[in-house]
Amino acid sequence: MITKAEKTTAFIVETVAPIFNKNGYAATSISDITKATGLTKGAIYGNFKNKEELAIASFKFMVKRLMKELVKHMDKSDSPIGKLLLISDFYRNYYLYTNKMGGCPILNVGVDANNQNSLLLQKVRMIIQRIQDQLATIIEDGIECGEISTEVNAMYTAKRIDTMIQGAIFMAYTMDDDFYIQDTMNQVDKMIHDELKA
Amino acid sequence: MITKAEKTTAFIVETVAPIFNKNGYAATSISDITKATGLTKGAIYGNFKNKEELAIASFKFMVKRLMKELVKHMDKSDSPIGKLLLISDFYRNYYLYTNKMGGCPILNVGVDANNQNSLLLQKVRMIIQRIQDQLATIIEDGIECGEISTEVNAMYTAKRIDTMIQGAIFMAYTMDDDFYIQDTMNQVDKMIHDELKA
DNA sequence: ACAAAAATATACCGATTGGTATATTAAAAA
DNA sequence: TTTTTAATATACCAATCGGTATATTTTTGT
Repeated sequence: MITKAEKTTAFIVETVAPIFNKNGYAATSISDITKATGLTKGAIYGNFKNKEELAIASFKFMVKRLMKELVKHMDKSDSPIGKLLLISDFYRNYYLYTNKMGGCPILNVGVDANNQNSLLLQKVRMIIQRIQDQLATIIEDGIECGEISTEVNAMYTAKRIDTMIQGAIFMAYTMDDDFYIQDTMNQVDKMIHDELKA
Repeated sequence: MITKAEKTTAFIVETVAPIFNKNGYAATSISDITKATGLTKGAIYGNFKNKEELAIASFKFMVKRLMKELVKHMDKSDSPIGKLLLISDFYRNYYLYTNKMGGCPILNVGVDANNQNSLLLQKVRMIIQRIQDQLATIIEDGIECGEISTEVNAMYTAKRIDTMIQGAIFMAYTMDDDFYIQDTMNQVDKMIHDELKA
């Protein structure tokens, strides 16, 4: 059964997540939260222990939505090379897509939480690790089925692709120019064709 | 003649710059500033109009120091290809070097100021633009003197290198792992040798 | 419909926020 | 050395901060 509080909790998180993502932890106040939700402090603190817990829930919510979308997109192909190309394809719409939710949560929280909020930083690291592990697994699958060269180091390649993507996202947002993402995705595709393919 | 205020202004900036860089604008309070400098509000507001102006001065100070170091390093070679390789070489020590000053100011302020502090954001954009312009100029010099292939698009290549570097810095700091920078610089060097050289 | 329980609103807390007016001290000019 | 000016310290401001105790309302099980 869905209790009232569970619905309220979900409502708060999805309302507040873009605000935390856009403004950062310190620059988001409880009054920002009550204003956006139309609720009072009582409702907020009745459903969350404190500001940090709400920020963590917000981050998790954003990432879950993004990852779900990415996985859905990747499922359009069965082959490892196809999946890799679908990942870069996903990020071609990333700027437009994440702009609505206040930017890239991994970039924003990664920088915001550094030397500041250790719990949030921990969560970001886990997410990045998971993304890279999944990427590496796809590459390993590709090697196993003969699509990708046996010379390729799966984990190194996964980290390289992830690093390029994050760089592109940072540049796109800071310079407000989607070109960085489009060009980087072209580079990633080229890398897949020229360096990965067996 | 150096007035007392000018010395104090310089002292405040160099003391406070790492704090702003590490914690971000919103998470740095005036009391953090008075505590770190040992001065009072009177001294701070006597030398700076407000918090924002001090943050901007701090950012400029950090960037100037970094750029000076980079240029000094680049001057060790006269040839464009040599200079490009010295840039990647500079970033090999970047993590160790910038850790002492609270991280990479371009990354930190770029993310922190987005949708938050328009004046700071403007400054970051100018710096990134300048870096890319200088990079492009070196590449153009290389094309002119026959060191670099005429097929190369200077501005695109400059943006690509800059994007890769920023991605590496983000990953290194968020994951607390210098590997990302070392590996990316190897990739940049490979790119210079394989794709740029005439 | 009613009582018990859960969820939300209200009112308040001390601490801290960025910023300013004024008093005091230190430096520079006479 | 004295006067003038520049620079710093002190005391204060209203507003806001995150958080809590309690009152009120709303939902739930009977």
